[in-house]
Amino acid sequence: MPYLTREPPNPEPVNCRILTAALELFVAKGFHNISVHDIQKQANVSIGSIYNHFGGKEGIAKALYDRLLNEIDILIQSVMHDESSAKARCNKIISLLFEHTESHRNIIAFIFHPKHNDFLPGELPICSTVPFKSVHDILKQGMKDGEIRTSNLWVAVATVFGGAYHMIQLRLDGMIKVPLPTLLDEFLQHTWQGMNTPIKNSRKKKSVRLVSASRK
Amino acid sequence: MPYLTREPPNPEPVNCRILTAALELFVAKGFHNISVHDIQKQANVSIGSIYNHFGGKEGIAKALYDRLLNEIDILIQSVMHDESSAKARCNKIISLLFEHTESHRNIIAFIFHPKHNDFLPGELPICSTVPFKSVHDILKQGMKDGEIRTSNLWVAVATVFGGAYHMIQLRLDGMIKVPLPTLLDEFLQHTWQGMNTPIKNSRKKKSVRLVSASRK
DNA sequence: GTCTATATCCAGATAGAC
DNA sequence: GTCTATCTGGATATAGAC
Repeated sequence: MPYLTREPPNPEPVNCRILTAALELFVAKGFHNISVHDIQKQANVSIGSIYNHFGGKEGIAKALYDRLLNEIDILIQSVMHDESSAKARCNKIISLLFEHTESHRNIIAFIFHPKHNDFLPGELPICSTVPFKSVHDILKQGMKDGEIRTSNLWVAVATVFGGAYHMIQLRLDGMIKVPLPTLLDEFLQHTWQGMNTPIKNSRKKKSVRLVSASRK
Repeated sequence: MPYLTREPPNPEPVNCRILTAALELFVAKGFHNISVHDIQKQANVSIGSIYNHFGGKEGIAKALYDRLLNEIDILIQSVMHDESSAKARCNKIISLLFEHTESHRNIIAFIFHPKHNDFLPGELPICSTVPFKSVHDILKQGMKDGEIRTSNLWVAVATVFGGAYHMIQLRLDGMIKVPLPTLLDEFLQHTWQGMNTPIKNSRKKKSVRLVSASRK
Protein backbone atom coordinates (compact mmCIF):
# COMPACT_ATOMS: atom_id res chain seq x y z
CA MET A 1 0.00 0.00 0.00
CA PRO A 2 2.69 2.43 -1.08
CA TYR A 3 1.02 5.77 -1.69
CA LEU A 4 -2.51 5.92 -0.57
CA THR A 5 -4.48 4.05 1.96
CA ARG A 6 -7.69 5.51 0.70
CA GLU A 7 -8.90 3.69 -2.39
CA PRO A 8 -9.44 5.81 -5.48
CA PRO A 9 -12.89 7.39 -5.54
CA ASN A 10 -15.42 5.61 -7.68
CA PRO A 11 -16.04 7.78 -10.75
CA GLU A 12 -19.64 6.76 -11.47
CA PRO A 13 -22.44 8.74 -9.84
CA VAL A 14 -24.04 7.06 -6.87
CA ASN A 15 -27.47 6.44 -8.32
CA CYS A 16 -25.98 4.73 -11.37
CA ARG A 17 -23.85 2.51 -9.18
CA ILE A 18 -26.93 1.52 -7.23
CA LEU A 19 -28.91 0.70 -10.35
CA THR A 20 -26.10 -1.25 -11.92
CA ALA A 21 -25.52 -3.27 -8.81
CA ALA A 22 -29.20 -3.93 -8.33
CA LEU A 23 -29.70 -5.00 -11.92
CA GLU A 24 -26.88 -7.47 -11.70
CA LEU A 25 -28.08 -8.93 -8.41
CA PHE A 26 -31.74 -9.06 -9.39
CA VAL A 27 -30.93 -10.92 -12.58
CA ALA A 28 -28.54 -13.29 -10.85
CA LYS A 29 -30.69 -14.22 -7.87
CA GLY A 30 -34.11 -12.71 -8.27
CA PHE A 31 -35.65 -9.63 -6.71
CA HIS A 32 -36.95 -11.38 -3.62
CA ASN A 33 -33.69 -13.12 -2.85
CA ILE A 34 -31.76 -9.87 -2.70
CA SER A 35 -31.82 -7.54 0.28
CA VAL A 36 -31.14 -3.84 0.37
CA HIS A 37 -27.98 -4.70 2.25
CA ASP A 38 -26.78 -6.86 -0.63
CA ILE A 39 -27.25 -3.97 -3.02
CA GLN A 40 -25.61 -1.58 -0.62
CA LYS A 41 -22.52 -3.73 -0.39
CA GLN A 42 -22.24 -4.42 -4.10
CA ALA A 43 -22.65 -0.74 -4.97
CA ASN A 44 -20.31 0.52 -2.26
CA VAL A 45 -22.83 2.95 -0.86
CA SER A 46 -24.67 3.17 2.41
CA ILE A 47 -28.21 2.14 3.09
CA GLY A 48 -29.08 5.74 3.73
CA SER A 49 -28.11 6.70 0.19
CA ILE A 50 -30.29 4.04 -1.28
CA TYR A 51 -33.33 5.23 0.63
CA ASN A 52 -32.48 8.78 -0.26
CA HIS A 53 -32.35 8.10 -3.98
CA PHE A 54 -34.97 5.47 -4.50
CA GLY A 55 -36.98 5.14 -1.31
CA GLY A 56 -36.32 1.44 -1.02
CA LYS A 57 -35.84 -1.77 -2.92
CA GLU A 58 -39.04 -1.53 -4.85
CA GLY A 59 -38.16 2.00 -5.88
CA ILE A 60 -34.95 0.71 -7.40
CA ALA A 61 -36.79 -1.98 -9.31
CA LYS A 62 -39.31 0.51 -10.59
CA ALA A 63 -36.61 2.91 -11.71
CA LEU A 64 -34.78 0.10 -13.47
CA TYR A 65 -37.93 -1.08 -15.13
CA ASP A 66 -38.88 2.33 -16.45
CA ARG A 67 -35.39 3.12 -17.62
CA LEU A 68 -34.78 -0.14 -19.39
CA LEU A 69 -38.20 -0.26 -20.99
CA ASN A 70 -37.45 3.17 -22.27
CA GLU A 71 -34.18 1.96 -23.76
CA ILE A 72 -36.01 -0.80 -25.53
CA ASP A 73 -38.52 1.71 -26.79
CA ILE A 74 -35.77 3.85 -28.23
CA LEU A 75 -34.44 0.78 -29.97
CA ILE A 76 -37.82 0.07 -31.48
CA GLN A 77 -38.28 3.68 -32.51
CA SER A 78 -34.95 3.64 -34.29
CA VAL A 79 -36.11 0.59 -36.22
CA MET A 80 -39.37 2.32 -37.10
CA HIS A 81 -37.30 5.11 -38.52
CA ASP A 82 -34.75 3.02 -40.38
CA GLU A 83 -37.04 0.43 -41.93
CA SER A 84 -40.37 0.90 -43.64
CA SER A 85 -41.87 -2.49 -44.39
CA ALA A 86 -43.44 -4.50 -41.61
CA LYS A 87 -41.35 -7.54 -42.32
CA ALA A 88 -38.09 -5.63 -42.36
CA ARG A 89 -39.05 -3.97 -39.11
CA CYS A 90 -39.83 -7.24 -37.40
CA ASN A 91 -36.62 -8.79 -38.62
CA LYS A 92 -34.59 -5.84 -37.49
CA ILE A 93 -36.18 -5.81 -34.06
CA ILE A 94 -35.51 -9.49 -33.56
CA SER A 95 -31.99 -9.03 -34.81
CA LEU A 96 -31.34 -6.23 -32.34
CA LEU A 97 -32.86 -8.19 -29.48
CA PHE A 98 -30.61 -11.12 -30.30
CA GLU A 99 -27.59 -8.86 -30.33
CA HIS A 100 -28.60 -7.24 -27.08
CA THR A 101 -28.97 -10.63 -25.48
CA GLU A 102 -25.26 -11.09 -26.03
CA SER A 103 -24.02 -7.60 -25.33
CA HIS A 104 -26.48 -6.40 -22.68
CA ARG A 105 -27.53 -9.65 -21.11
CA ASN A 106 -28.78 -8.17 -17.86
CA ILE A 107 -31.03 -5.65 -19.51
CA ILE A 108 -32.70 -8.28 -21.63
CA ALA A 109 -32.98 -10.71 -18.74
CA PHE A 110 -34.60 -8.09 -16.54
CA ILE A 111 -37.05 -6.83 -19.12
CA PHE A 112 -38.08 -10.25 -20.33
CA HIS A 113 -38.41 -11.62 -16.83
CA PRO A 114 -41.91 -12.91 -17.03
CA LYS A 115 -43.78 -11.60 -14.01
CA HIS A 116 -42.89 -8.07 -13.04
CA ASN A 117 -46.05 -8.08 -11.01
CA ASP A 118 -44.33 -10.30 -8.49
CA PHE A 119 -42.33 -7.35 -7.29
CA LEU A 120 -43.97 -4.34 -8.89
CA PRO A 121 -47.54 -4.55 -7.66
CA GLY A 122 -50.01 -2.82 -9.90
CA GLU A 123 -47.74 -2.90 -12.90
CA LEU A 124 -49.53 -3.90 -16.09
CA PRO A 125 -48.32 -6.94 -18.01
CA ILE A 126 -45.32 -6.03 -20.06
CA CYS A 127 -47.06 -6.72 -23.35
CA SER A 128 -49.23 -3.70 -22.72
CA THR A 129 -46.28 -1.32 -22.44
CA VAL A 130 -45.25 1.20 -25.05
CA PRO A 131 -42.59 -0.72 -26.96
CA PHE A 132 -44.79 -3.78 -27.23
CA LYS A 133 -47.62 -1.63 -28.50
CA SER A 134 -45.32 -0.51 -31.31
CA VAL A 135 -44.75 -4.09 -32.30
CA HIS A 136 -48.48 -4.55 -32.32
CA ASP A 137 -48.84 -1.61 -34.67
CA ILE A 138 -46.16 -2.86 -36.99
CA LEU A 139 -48.00 -6.11 -37.48
CA LYS A 140 -51.32 -4.40 -37.95
CA GLN A 141 -49.86 -2.23 -40.66
CA GLY A 142 -48.21 -5.25 -42.28
CA MET A 143 -51.55 -6.99 -42.53
CA LYS A 144 -53.24 -3.94 -43.94
CA ASP A 145 -50.55 -3.68 -46.57
CA GLY A 146 -51.02 -7.33 -47.47
CA GLU A 147 -47.44 -7.93 -46.52
CA ILE A 148 -48.07 -10.53 -43.87
CA ARG A 149 -50.76 -13.09 -43.33
CA THR A 150 -53.99 -11.65 -41.98
CA SER A 151 -55.11 -13.00 -38.64
CA ASN A 152 -56.01 -12.21 -35.10
CA LEU A 153 -53.44 -9.70 -34.00
CA TRP A 154 -52.31 -11.56 -30.89
CA VAL A 155 -51.87 -14.73 -32.86
CA ALA A 156 -49.58 -12.84 -35.19
CA VAL A 157 -47.68 -11.31 -32.29
CA ALA A 158 -47.19 -14.72 -30.73
CA THR A 159 -46.09 -16.32 -33.97
CA VAL A 160 -43.62 -13.65 -34.99
CA PHE A 161 -42.22 -12.69 -31.59
CA GLY A 162 -43.08 -15.59 -29.32
CA GLY A 163 -40.45 -17.72 -30.96
CA ALA A 164 -37.88 -14.96 -30.61
CA TYR A 165 -38.63 -14.52 -26.92
CA HIS A 166 -38.25 -18.22 -26.45
CA MET A 167 -34.89 -18.21 -28.19
CA ILE A 168 -33.82 -15.48 -25.80
CA GLN A 169 -35.01 -17.44 -22.78
CA LEU A 170 -33.20 -20.54 -23.97
CA ARG A 171 -30.03 -18.56 -24.45
CA LEU A 172 -30.29 -16.89 -21.04
CA ASP A 173 -30.87 -20.26 -19.44
CA GLY A 174 -27.75 -21.59 -21.06
CA MET A 175 -29.56 -24.16 -23.18
CA ILE A 176 -28.43 -22.53 -26.40
CA LYS A 177 -24.65 -22.51 -26.39
CA VAL A 178 -23.94 -20.26 -29.34
CA PRO A 179 -24.54 -16.53 -29.72
CA LEU A 180 -28.07 -15.89 -30.90
CA PRO A 181 -27.09 -13.80 -33.94
CA THR A 182 -25.53 -16.90 -35.49
CA LEU A 183 -28.99 -18.48 -35.50
CA LEU A 184 -30.84 -15.42 -36.71
CA ASP A 185 -31.26 -16.16 -40.40
CA GLU A 186 -32.28 -19.72 -39.80
CA PHE A 187 -34.79 -18.60 -37.22
CA LEU A 188 -36.32 -15.90 -39.41
CA GLN A 189 -36.76 -18.36 -42.25
CA HIS A 190 -38.78 -20.58 -39.95
CA THR A 191 -40.92 -17.69 -38.87
CA TRP A 192 -41.77 -16.45 -42.31
CA GLN A 193 -41.79 -19.68 -44.29
CA GLY A 194 -43.09 -21.97 -41.58
CA MET A 195 -41.83 -25.26 -40.25
CA ASN A 196 -43.14 -27.44 -43.06
CA THR A 197 -40.47 -28.99 -45.16
CA PRO A 198 -39.89 -26.53 -48.00
CA ILE A 199 -41.26 -27.61 -51.38
CA LYS A 200 -38.46 -29.08 -53.44
CA ASN A 201 -38.74 -27.24 -56.75
CA SER A 202 -39.31 -23.88 -55.18
CA ARG A 203 -38.85 -21.02 -57.63
CA LYS A 204 -38.32 -18.39 -54.99
CA LYS A 205 -35.33 -16.13 -55.15
CA LYS A 206 -32.79 -18.03 -53.15
CA SER A 207 -31.84 -17.15 -49.61
CA VAL A 208 -30.81 -13.55 -49.31
CA ARG A 209 -29.80 -12.12 -45.99
CA LEU A 210 -33.00 -11.36 -44.20
CA VAL A 211 -31.68 -8.50 -42.16
CA SER A 212 -29.58 -5.63 -43.36
CA ALA A 213 -26.19 -5.52 -41.69
CA SER A 214 -26.37 -4.11 -38.20
CA ARG A 215 -25.23 -0.57 -37.62
CA LYS A 216 -22.63 0.06 -34.96
CA MET B 1 -77.33 -21.58 13.25
CA PRO B 2 -80.09 -24.13 13.77
CA TYR B 3 -78.52 -27.56 13.98
CA LEU B 4 -74.80 -27.56 14.16
CA THR B 5 -72.26 -25.06 15.24
CA ARG B 6 -69.45 -27.21 13.94
CA GLU B 7 -69.03 -26.87 10.19
CA PRO B 8 -69.11 -30.09 8.16
CA PRO B 9 -65.71 -31.77 8.02
CA ASN B 10 -63.73 -31.12 4.89
CA PRO B 11 -63.65 -34.31 2.82
CA GLU B 12 -60.34 -33.80 1.02
CA PRO B 13 -57.19 -35.14 2.65
CA VAL B 14 -55.05 -32.57 4.35
CA ASN B 15 -52.03 -32.67 2.09
CA CYS B 16 -54.20 -32.15 -0.99
CA ARG B 17 -55.92 -29.20 0.61
CA ILE B 18 -52.55 -27.69 1.35
CA LEU B 19 -51.30 -28.16 -2.19
CA THR B 20 -54.47 -26.82 -3.76
CA ALA B 21 -54.45 -23.76 -1.56
CA ALA B 22 -50.78 -23.13 -2.15
CA LEU B 23 -51.11 -23.49 -5.91
CA GLU B 24 -53.91 -20.99 -6.02
CA LEU B 25 -52.12 -18.47 -3.85
CA PHE B 26 -48.76 -18.85 -5.56
CA VAL B 27 -50.30 -18.29 -8.96
CA ALA B 28 -52.36 -15.35 -7.78
CA LYS B 29 -49.68 -13.45 -5.88
CA GLY B 30 -46.35 -15.15 -6.42
CA PHE B 31 -44.40 -17.48 -4.17
CA HIS B 32 -42.55 -14.77 -2.32
CA ASN B 33 -45.64 -12.74 -1.58
CA ILE B 34 -47.34 -15.61 0.18
CA SER B 35 -46.55 -16.67 3.74
CA VAL B 36 -47.06 -20.04 5.34
CA HIS B 37 -49.79 -18.40 7.38
CA ASP B 38 -51.66 -17.45 4.21
CA ILE B 39 -51.58 -21.03 3.04
CA GLN B 40 -52.58 -22.28 6.45
CA LYS B 41 -55.65 -20.07 6.52
CA GLN B 42 -56.72 -20.82 2.96
CA ALA B 43 -56.35 -24.57 3.45
CA ASN B 44 -58.02 -24.62 6.86
CA VAL B 45 -55.17 -26.44 8.50
CA SER B 46 -52.68 -25.50 11.15
CA ILE B 47 -49.10 -24.43 10.63
CA GLY B 48 -47.98 -27.55 12.38
CA SER B 49 -49.63 -29.72 9.74
CA ILE B 50 -47.89 -27.91 6.97
CA TYR B 51 -44.48 -28.39 8.50
CA ASN B 52 -45.36 -31.98 9.21
CA HIS B 53 -46.28 -32.76 5.63
CA PHE B 54 -43.94 -30.61 3.62
CA GLY B 55 -41.34 -29.19 5.95
CA GLY B 56 -42.08 -25.63 4.94
CA LYS B 57 -43.08 -23.35 2.11
CA GLU B 58 -40.34 -24.43 -0.21
CA GLY B 59 -41.27 -28.04 0.37
CA ILE B 60 -44.77 -27.31 -0.82
CA ALA B 61 -43.52 -25.61 -3.94
CA LYS B 62 -41.21 -28.50 -4.71
CA ALA B 63 -43.99 -31.03 -4.25
CA LEU B 64 -46.26 -29.00 -6.50
CA TYR B 65 -43.58 -28.65 -9.12
CA ASP B 66 -42.81 -32.35 -9.25
CA ARG B 67 -46.43 -33.37 -9.28
CA LEU B 68 -47.55 -30.96 -11.96
CA LEU B 69 -44.57 -31.58 -14.17
CA ASN B 70 -45.43 -35.23 -13.93
CA GLU B 71 -48.98 -34.51 -15.01
CA ILE B 72 -47.69 -32.68 -18.03
CA ASP B 73 -45.42 -35.57 -18.77
CA ILE B 74 -48.34 -37.98 -18.71
CA LEU B 75 -50.14 -35.71 -21.12
CA ILE B 76 -47.20 -35.76 -23.49
CA GLN B 77 -46.82 -39.49 -23.20
CA SER B 78 -50.46 -39.96 -24.11
CA VAL B 79 -49.88 -37.89 -27.22
CA MET B 80 -46.83 -39.95 -28.11
CA HIS B 81 -49.04 -42.98 -27.91
CA ASP B 82 -52.02 -41.61 -29.81
CA GLU B 83 -50.25 -39.87 -32.65
CA SER B 84 -47.36 -41.07 -34.75
CA SER B 85 -46.20 -38.26 -37.02
CA ALA B 86 -44.14 -35.44 -35.59
CA LYS B 87 -46.45 -32.80 -36.88
CA ALA B 88 -49.55 -34.44 -35.50
CA ARG B 89 -47.84 -34.84 -32.17
CA CYS B 90 -46.83 -31.21 -31.99
CA ASN B 91 -50.29 -30.08 -32.94
CA LYS B 92 -51.90 -32.32 -30.41
CA ILE B 93 -49.60 -31.16 -27.65
CA ILE B 94 -50.30 -27.54 -28.40
CA SER B 95 -53.99 -28.27 -28.58
CA LEU B 96 -53.98 -29.94 -25.19
CA LEU B 97 -51.95 -27.13 -23.66
CA PHE B 98 -54.44 -24.62 -25.00
CA GLU B 99 -57.30 -26.60 -23.52
CA HIS B 100 -55.54 -26.96 -20.20
CA THR B 101 -54.97 -23.23 -20.09
CA GLU B 102 -58.73 -22.85 -19.96
CA SER B 103 -59.65 -25.79 -17.76
CA HIS B 104 -56.62 -26.03 -15.46
CA ARG B 105 -55.38 -22.50 -15.47
CA ASN B 106 -53.40 -22.71 -12.25
CA ILE B 107 -51.46 -25.76 -13.30
CA ILE B 108 -50.39 -24.16 -16.54
CA ALA B 109 -49.62 -20.85 -14.89
CA PHE B 110 -47.44 -22.52 -12.29
CA ILE B 111 -45.56 -24.76 -14.69
CA PHE B 112 -44.95 -22.06 -17.26
CA HIS B 113 -43.96 -19.52 -14.68
CA PRO B 114 -40.62 -18.53 -16.08
CA LYS B 115 -38.11 -18.71 -13.26
CA HIS B 116 -38.62 -21.58 -10.88
CA ASN B 117 -35.11 -20.96 -9.74
CA ASP B 118 -36.33 -17.90 -7.90
CA PHE B 119 -37.91 -20.11 -5.30
CA LEU B 120 -36.52 -23.56 -5.97
CA PRO B 121 -32.78 -23.06 -5.71
CA GLY B 122 -30.76 -25.59 -7.62
CA GLU B 123 -33.63 -26.53 -9.89
CA LEU B 124 -32.62 -26.86 -13.53
CA PRO B 125 -34.33 -24.70 -16.15
CA ILE B 126 -37.67 -26.18 -17.01
CA CYS B 127 -36.71 -26.82 -20.62
CA SER B 128 -34.33 -29.48 -19.43
CA THR B 129 -37.04 -31.47 -17.66
CA VAL B 130 -38.50 -34.73 -18.88
CA PRO B 131 -41.61 -33.53 -20.73
CA PHE B 132 -39.64 -30.89 -22.58
CA LYS B 133 -37.08 -33.47 -23.56
CA SER B 134 -39.88 -35.45 -25.19
CA VAL B 135 -40.79 -32.46 -27.27
CA HIS B 136 -37.20 -32.20 -28.27
CA ASP B 137 -37.22 -35.79 -29.41
CA ILE B 138 -40.40 -35.39 -31.39
CA LEU B 139 -38.86 -32.62 -33.42
CA LYS B 140 -35.64 -34.53 -33.93
CA GLN B 141 -37.58 -37.46 -35.29
CA GLY B 142 -39.65 -35.18 -37.49
CA MET B 143 -36.54 -33.78 -39.09
CA LYS B 144 -35.08 -37.21 -39.62
CA ASP B 145 -38.27 -38.29 -41.33
CA GLY B 146 -38.17 -35.26 -43.59
CA GLU B 147 -41.47 -34.18 -42.16
CA ILE B 148 -40.38 -30.85 -40.82
CA ARG B 149 -37.76 -28.37 -41.87
CA THR B 150 -34.25 -29.35 -40.84
CA SER B 151 -32.46 -26.95 -38.56
CA ASN B 152 -30.79 -26.41 -35.26
CA LEU B 153 -32.94 -28.25 -32.78
CA TRP B 154 -33.43 -25.34 -30.40
CA VAL B 155 -34.43 -23.08 -33.24
CA ALA B 156 -37.08 -25.59 -34.17
CA VAL B 157 -38.24 -25.87 -30.56
CA ALA B 158 -38.53 -22.11 -30.30
CA THR B 159 -40.37 -21.75 -33.58
CA VAL B 160 -42.88 -24.51 -32.97
CA PHE B 161 -43.48 -24.11 -29.25
CA GLY B 162 -42.26 -20.61 -28.44
CA GLY B 163 -45.27 -19.14 -30.16
CA ALA B 164 -47.57 -21.45 -28.26
CA TYR B 165 -46.03 -20.54 -24.92
CA HIS B 166 -46.46 -16.92 -25.77
CA MET B 167 -50.10 -17.43 -26.60
CA ILE B 168 -50.51 -19.05 -23.22
CA GLN B 169 -48.78 -16.17 -21.46
CA LEU B 170 -50.95 -13.65 -23.28
CA ARG B 171 -54.05 -15.54 -22.30
CA LEU B 172 -52.99 -15.85 -18.66
CA ASP B 173 -52.22 -12.15 -18.59
CA GLY B 174 -55.67 -11.38 -19.86
CA MET B 175 -54.47 -9.84 -23.12
CA ILE B 176 -56.21 -12.50 -25.18
CA LYS B 177 -59.89 -12.35 -24.32
CA VAL B 178 -61.14 -15.49 -26.03
CA PRO B 179 -60.46 -19.13 -25.12
CA LEU B 180 -57.26 -20.31 -26.73
CA PRO B 181 -58.77 -23.31 -28.50
CA THR B 182 -60.75 -20.93 -30.70
CA LEU B 183 -57.46 -19.61 -32.03
CA LEU B 184 -55.80 -22.97 -32.41
CA ASP B 185 -56.23 -23.65 -36.11
CA GLU B 186 -55.26 -20.17 -37.09
CA PHE B 187 -52.21 -20.36 -34.90
CA LEU B 188 -51.07 -23.72 -36.21
CA GLN B 189 -51.37 -22.49 -39.77
CA HIS B 190 -49.00 -19.68 -38.95
CA THR B 191 -46.55 -22.05 -37.39
CA TRP B 192 -46.43 -24.49 -40.24
CA GLN B 193 -46.99 -22.22 -43.19
CA GLY B 194 -45.23 -19.14 -41.90
CA MET B 195 -46.29 -15.55 -41.60
CA ASN B 196 -45.73 -14.60 -45.22
CA THR B 197 -48.88 -13.81 -47.11
CA PRO B 198 -49.96 -17.09 -48.67
CA ILE B 199 -49.49 -17.34 -52.43
CA LYS B 200 -52.76 -16.50 -54.13
CA ASN B 201 -53.25 -19.41 -56.52
CA SER B 202 -52.21 -22.03 -54.03
CA ARG B 203 -53.20 -25.54 -55.10
CA LYS B 204 -53.00 -27.01 -51.66
CA LYS B 205 -55.88 -28.99 -50.28
CA LYS B 206 -57.92 -26.34 -48.55
CA SER B 207 -57.98 -25.89 -44.82
CA VAL B 208 -58.76 -29.10 -43.04
CA ARG B 209 -58.86 -29.28 -39.28
CA LEU B 210 -55.29 -29.53 -38.17
CA VAL B 211 -55.97 -31.40 -35.00
CA SER B 212 -58.20 -34.38 -34.55
CA ALA B 213 -61.07 -33.72 -32.18
CA SER B 214 -60.00 -33.81 -28.56
CA ARG B 215 -60.85 -36.83 -26.50
CA LYS B 216 -62.75 -36.33 -23.28
C1' DG C 1 -51.09 -36.15 13.26
C1' DT C 2 -52.97 -31.77 14.53
C1' DC C 3 -53.06 -27.80 17.06
C1' DT C 4 -51.62 -23.08 19.63
C1' DA C 5 -48.28 -20.31 21.43
C1' DT C 6 -43.89 -18.81 21.19
C1' DA C 7 -39.03 -18.09 19.79
C1' DT C 8 -35.76 -16.50 16.45
C1' DC C 9 -34.20 -14.19 12.82
C1' DC C 10 -33.65 -10.90 9.28
C1' DA C 11 -35.21 -7.64 5.82
C1' DG C 12 -37.06 -3.10 5.37
C1' DA C 13 -37.10 1.20 7.10
C1' DT C 14 -35.80 5.27 10.15
C1' DA C 15 -33.17 8.59 13.16
C1' DG C 16 -29.99 11.59 13.69
C1' DA C 17 -24.81 12.70 13.55
C1' DC C 18 -21.72 14.45 10.25
C1' DG D 1 -26.23 13.85 0.58
C1' DT D 2 -23.97 10.28 3.06
C1' DC D 3 -23.22 7.53 6.79
C1' DT D 4 -23.90 4.18 11.18
C1' DA D 5 -26.70 2.42 14.55
C1' DT D 6 -31.04 1.12 15.75
C1' DC D 7 -35.99 -0.07 15.60
C1' DT D 8 -39.85 -2.74 14.05
C1' DG D 9 -42.72 -5.97 11.76
C1' DG D 10 -43.42 -10.06 9.94
C1' DA D 11 -42.05 -14.50 8.24
C1' DT D 12 -40.06 -19.03 9.17
C1' DA D 13 -39.67 -22.41 12.20
C1' DT D 14 -40.12 -24.95 16.77
C1' DA D 15 -41.98 -26.69 21.30
C1' DG D 16 -44.93 -29.09 23.53
C1' DA D 17 -49.98 -29.97 24.79
C1' DC D 18 -53.66 -32.74 23.05
